[in-house]
Amino acid sequence: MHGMQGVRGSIPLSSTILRRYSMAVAYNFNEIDKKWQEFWEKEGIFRAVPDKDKSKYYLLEMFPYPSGKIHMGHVRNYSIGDVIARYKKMCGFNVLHPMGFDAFGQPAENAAIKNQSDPKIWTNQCIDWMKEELKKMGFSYDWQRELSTCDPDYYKWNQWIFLKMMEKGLVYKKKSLVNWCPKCETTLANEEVINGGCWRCKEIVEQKELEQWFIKITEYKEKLLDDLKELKNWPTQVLTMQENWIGKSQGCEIYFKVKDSSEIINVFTTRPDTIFGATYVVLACEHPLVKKLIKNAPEEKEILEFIAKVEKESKIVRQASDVKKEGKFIGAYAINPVNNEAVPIWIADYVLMEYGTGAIMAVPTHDQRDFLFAKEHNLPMRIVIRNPNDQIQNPKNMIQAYEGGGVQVNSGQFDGIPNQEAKTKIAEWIQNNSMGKITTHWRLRDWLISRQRYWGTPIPIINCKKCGTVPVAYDNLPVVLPENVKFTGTGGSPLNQAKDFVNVDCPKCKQAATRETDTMATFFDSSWYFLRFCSPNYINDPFDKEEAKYWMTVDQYIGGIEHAVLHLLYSRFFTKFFQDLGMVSFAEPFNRLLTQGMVLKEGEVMSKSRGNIVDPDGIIKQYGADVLRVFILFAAPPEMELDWSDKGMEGIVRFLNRVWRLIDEQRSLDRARDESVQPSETGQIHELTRKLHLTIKEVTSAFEKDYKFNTAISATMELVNQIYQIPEVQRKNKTVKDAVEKLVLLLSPFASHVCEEMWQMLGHSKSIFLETWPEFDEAKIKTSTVNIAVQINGKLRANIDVPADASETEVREIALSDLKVKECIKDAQLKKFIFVPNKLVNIVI
RNA sequence: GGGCAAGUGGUGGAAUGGCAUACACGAAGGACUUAAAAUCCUUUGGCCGUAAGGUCGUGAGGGUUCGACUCCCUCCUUGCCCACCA
Repeated sequence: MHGMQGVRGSIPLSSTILRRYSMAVAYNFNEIDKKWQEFWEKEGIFRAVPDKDKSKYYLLEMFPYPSGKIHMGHVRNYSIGDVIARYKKMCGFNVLHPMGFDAFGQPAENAAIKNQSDPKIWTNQCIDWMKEELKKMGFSYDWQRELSTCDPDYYKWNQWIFLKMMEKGLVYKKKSLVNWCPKCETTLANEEVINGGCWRCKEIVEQKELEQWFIKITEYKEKLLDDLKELKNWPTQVLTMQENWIGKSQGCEIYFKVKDSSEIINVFTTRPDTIFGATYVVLACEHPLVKKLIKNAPEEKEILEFIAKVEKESKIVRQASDVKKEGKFIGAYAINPVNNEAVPIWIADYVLMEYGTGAIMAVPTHDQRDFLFAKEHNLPMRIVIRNPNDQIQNPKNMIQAYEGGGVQVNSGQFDGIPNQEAKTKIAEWIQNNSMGKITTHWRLRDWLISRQRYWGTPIPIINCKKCGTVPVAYDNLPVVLPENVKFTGTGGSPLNQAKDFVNVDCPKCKQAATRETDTMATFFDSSWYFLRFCSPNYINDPFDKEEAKYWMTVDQYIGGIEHAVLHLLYSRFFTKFFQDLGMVSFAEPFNRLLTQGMVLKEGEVMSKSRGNIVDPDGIIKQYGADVLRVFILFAAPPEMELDWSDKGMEGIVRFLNRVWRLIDEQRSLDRARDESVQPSETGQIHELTRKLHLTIKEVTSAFEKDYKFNTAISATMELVNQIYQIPEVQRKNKTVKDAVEKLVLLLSPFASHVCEEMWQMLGHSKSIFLETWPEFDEAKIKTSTVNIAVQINGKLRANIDVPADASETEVREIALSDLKVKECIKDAQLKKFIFVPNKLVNIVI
C-alpha cells in the first residue's frame, strides 16, 4: 500500500552522516535499543490474545508494499501508531497491533524483467530487509500475526471472496480500454505512460479494448454514501472526498430528436435551468449513434480518422487541462425539445462515453468547457441566466462562461425566476411533457479489477468454449501462481506462456479449456486484510468470525491521505459485503481514522527521482531509534505535511540527553537519599507539582483528543526545563524524584527503549509498559491568582493579577484602578466592558 | 479540468474567536576549558527610540465582531489525489 517514497536501489547517504560535527547521544543507544527489542520479543509483551475480561483496542497502520527499504513516510505512519498502541496498553487495554505486507504488485514484476529473477524471491527478500528495519525502530507489533498477501494461504481467500461475489451477482465481464504499448505488447499503468509514450520504449501508447473483470461496487453506492454519516471520527476532508467520489447528483435526461431521422439523442445534465441556452450537442466519439449519423456524409472519412485518433489517446491526455479541445461537426442537426430549435451535432474528445449518457447539450454561456469549445469553433451562444454583477447582453462580449446564479432570461415562460428555483421547475416541466426525465446520477463507476500481470492473485475462472466462464470449485482453491515463468516484458501477461497453468479441463464438461490469466488488482488484497489479522492462520474461512467479533472494528486506523478515496472506499465496500454474507455484524470497518501528511524535504516530496531521500536506517545508526521516533512526532502535527530537517534532530538528542542526566542524577541521589531529612518544600518545588500535573494533562489529552504529539512533546520539554531550574540541593526532594518518574512514564510511548532503561535505573524491575499511565489532579493545577490582560479598544494596554474565578465586578474594579489603564482612559467615556473570566477584559471607550 | 488541503519570525512550528510567535532549530554574545566538544547563562519579528515606550505585523484585498492567524466573501501561491503505483 505504501510505496510512493522510493524503492531499494541507489539511496544516497543522509547528509547527516557526512557532517563532521554532530551531537553525540549520551547513552549507548545501540546496546539499549537491542536489549529492549529482544526483551519485548522474548517476554511477548506485545502479543495479542483475546481476553473477554479486558477491553480490546485494535490499532492498525496501513501495511507497506515491501520495497525493501522503509522510508520516512513509513517511519512517520508507524511511529504515530506505535505511541498510541503503547499508550493504550498502559491504560489497561488489550491491544492488537499487527503488521504485514501488501506483497503483490508491479515493482516485483518489473524487477523480475530487469534481473530475470523470480518475483517471489525478490519480494520475500524485500520483506526480510524491511522487517529488519521495522524491528530496529522498535515498533510494538505482534509479529506472530504477520501476513503477506502473496502467500497462497492469504490469496486463496481473495479467490474465495471473488467467487462469493460472483454468486451474489456482483462480478461481470465487460470490454474496457487499457493503455497499450504496441511495441512491448503490454498493458501499461497510467504512471507508466509518460507524455503519451511508453516509459520503457517511448512508443506512442494506444488505447486497446479488452474483456475485463468488474466488481459491481455501484450496487452498494447508496449504503456507501449514507453510512458516511456514521463515521463521526473520520476527518471531514476524507468524508467530503468520498462523498464527491460517489458523486450523487440530481439531474435530468433530455431527449433531442435528430432532425430528419427517427433517432433520439439522450443527453444528461445537472443544469436543466440552462436548457434554453443549449446551442449545440456534443457526442463522445465512442457514442453508438455517431457511426449511424455520419454514414454517407461527405465528411465521413475525415470524421472516422478523427475518431481513430481520439480513441488512441489515453484517458489522461483527453482529460488534461492544457490540451486544446478538439472536435468535428458531423453534418447532422438535433432538435432542442424546449424551443424546437435545430442545433448542430458535434463530436469532441472532451466528452467521455463513461460519464452520464455519453452526450451533452452544450451551453457555452454558462459552462466554461463549452465556452472554450464554442469560441474555438465559432458556435452560437445565448445568455439564459443574468449575472447580477454585470450588464452584458451580448454573449460575444463575454470573456468567460458565467457559472453562477441569477434570474432566467430568454427562457420562455421561466423568465424572471431565480435559476435555483428554475432548476426544479424546468426539470419537472420537461418530465411532465415527456421531453425527458428527472434522474439521479452517480459518479461512482464499477471497479475494474483485471490486470494483465503475473504478480497478483489469479482470478479463479476457467474459460470453456462450450460452458463459457466456469468458476473454479471452492475445494480446488487456491489457484496457485505457476513458477518458472519467463519475464520478458513483452507479449502480454507472462501467465499466457505457462502452458501447464493455462491448459486445464473444464470442471463442468471435462473438455479441454483454458484458465483465466488475468490477475486481481492489489487493492483487492488490501480491502480485507484488517479482518485476516484477527485470525491470520485460520483455515476454514477468510477469518474466524468469533475472533473478528472480539477484535473488530479497528479502533484506530492510520495511513496516508493519498488513500482517502480508493483503499478506504473498497475496504468499506468489502465490509458491507461480509455483513450481507452474515460474517460480520457491523457495516463499517474503521471507527477512527487518522490520515498523516507527507514527509517533505525543502518543500518537495522525498522521492528517488528527486534524489532527496533521507534513509531512516542511517539516522538509526547515528542516533538510535528513539531520537528518530521523537523527532518525527515533534516536527509537525500528524496530519500536516512534515518538512524534514537534519538539524532539528539535534534538539531531540539534546533533550533526551538532558532527561538521561536527570535520571542518572536521581539514581546517585537514591543511594544517598535520607528519607527523614527531606529539604523543605520551596515555592519552586510547589510550582513543579503544578507543572507536572499540567504536563500529564496535556500529554494525556494529546492521546485522547487530537493526537498533537508535537505539543505533547514540547510540554515534556518544558517540564524538564523547569526541573533544571531547581537548584541541585533541592533536587534531593522526593517531589522531584516523583516528577522525574512520571516524566519517564509520559515519555515512554515516544522514546520507548531509553525509557525502559531509565525505568530500570530508577529501581523498577517490571517493564514500563506493564505500568499504569499517570493521572493528573485538577486541584493541583489550580492557582489562587491569575494574570489577565486588559485591552482598551481591543489593544493590549496592561496586565493585572486577579483572584482566580473572580467576578466581573471585582475584576472591573481592579482593572479600572490600574494606573496604566487610568492613564489610557483619561476622561474618555466608558462605552462597554467585555469580561472573559480568567482570560482578559476589554474596555471600550 | 475536477476534488481535497496548506500559507504565521532566518527555519520547523505554537495559539481554532480573547495577551501572535509556546517548544525546538539556527544565529550572536558570554561562562567553563590549554583548546575543542559537551554543558550552562543572556539576546534574538520589523521599524522609530539611549531608554521608558510607541508603532506595524500571521500570502493579498474586502467583510462580520468590543476583539480575527482563527469565521465569511474574492483572489494569489504551493502541495496531494483523480480509477492499471501502492
